[in-house]
Amino acid sequence: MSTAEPPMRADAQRNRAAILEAATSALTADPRASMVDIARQAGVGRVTLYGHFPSRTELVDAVFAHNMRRAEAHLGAVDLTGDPRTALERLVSSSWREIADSHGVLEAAEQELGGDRVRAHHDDTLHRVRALLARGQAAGAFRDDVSADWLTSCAFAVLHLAAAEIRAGRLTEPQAPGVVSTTVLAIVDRPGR
Amino acid sequence: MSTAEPPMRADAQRNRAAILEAATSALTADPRASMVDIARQAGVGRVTLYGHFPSRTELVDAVFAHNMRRAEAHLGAVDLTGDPRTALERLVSSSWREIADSHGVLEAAEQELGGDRVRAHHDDTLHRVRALLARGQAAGAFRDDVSADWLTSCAFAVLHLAAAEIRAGRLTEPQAPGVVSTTVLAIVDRPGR
DNA sequence: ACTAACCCGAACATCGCTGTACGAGTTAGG
DNA sequence: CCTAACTCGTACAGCGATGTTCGGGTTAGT
Repeated sequence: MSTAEPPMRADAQRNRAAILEAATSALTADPRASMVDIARQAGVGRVTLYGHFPSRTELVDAVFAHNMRRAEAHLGAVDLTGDPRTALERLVSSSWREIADSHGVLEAAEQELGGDRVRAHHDDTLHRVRALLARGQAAGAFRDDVSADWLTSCAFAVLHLAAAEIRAGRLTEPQAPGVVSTTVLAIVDRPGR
Repeated sequence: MSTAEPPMRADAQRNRAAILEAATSALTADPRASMVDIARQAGVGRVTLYGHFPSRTELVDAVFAHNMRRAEAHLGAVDLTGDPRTALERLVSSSWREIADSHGVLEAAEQELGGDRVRAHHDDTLHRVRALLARGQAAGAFRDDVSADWLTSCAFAVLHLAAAEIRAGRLTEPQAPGVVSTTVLAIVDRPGR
């Protein structure tokens, strides 16, 4: 069943990587960046671009998947055991920046692939956070009068909000981590006492 | 300096209103709705549409402004005096639905007009909420280790998040108000005790 | 009843983007 | 060194959107 593909030539691999990289940066700057923009920024002909990715949709999909794998690898290294509160704090402080930067690619993916496909790629990362929050609920550290799913969504929303505020100049880079983790903890913390 | 415009004819006024209405609903359904879509939905010729609004940008601007005035009128009727917590609860419960519905128009406006212009239209509503939160901070009811601006942004973000979750089918209409107000209060509440 | 304001469909001119086709040049790798 | 893989620019076809123009038909208001 293996599709028996002959290995890509070295320059082709390099170009493919350059495209992925350039697309990431172009879409980050402007989620509606066109194929022309991306090709130019990758230092590659438009035709070559289409040679690697037959349509814009497939390009965006590949870029998004690529970035999610990278984030996944980074996030996977964070220790989530022990006290749920401090674990959550570790997670937030070591990932907020990366998630914030991914905003442009995420938006492009939502436009081009639709929310469901995005959700599918997001799944692993989402589950990791959700599991931590659910564990905190079970341990009595986090509030359980709302669902773990809702808490998860809120946490991500706060991260993205912080990113937007920084882009708009209403929040500075240095103060962001503090504000974000304060807010996230406020959301998940059990109220009584 | 008055531009001395002769009053519009009655049918022109009706059409203008119909366009504003149709555009609101079209953009709510799909923020990228085209002029053709909007004209059709308004039961009006494309040319007539351009007669009233010379460009898509001006249309979106007018629609957005129109909706903000409507929301403003509604929001302005809410009593924000007394205990800040219950005042905030009143505000949230009487406005969350309206704000949630405005999502499509808001997104269209952001695409077409840019964040700054959007901000300008938003200003009054934003300030009303911000004033309440600042008052709560001064009274010692709300946390003041983060800025009132940040709290304001968070509150709106939670409302929009809830709307998105409903659209995605991960939250039901009936449970939304409770979850939203719980979360907003959790964010603004003073932590100590 | 008359006139100016308004509406309408159809056609036209651009623009930007996507995707494909061709032909010739360059490079990796055995 | 030789071939297959890869790249490049250019050109073309198609789509969908935005605005504009024109000429004839309706309708409001005095």
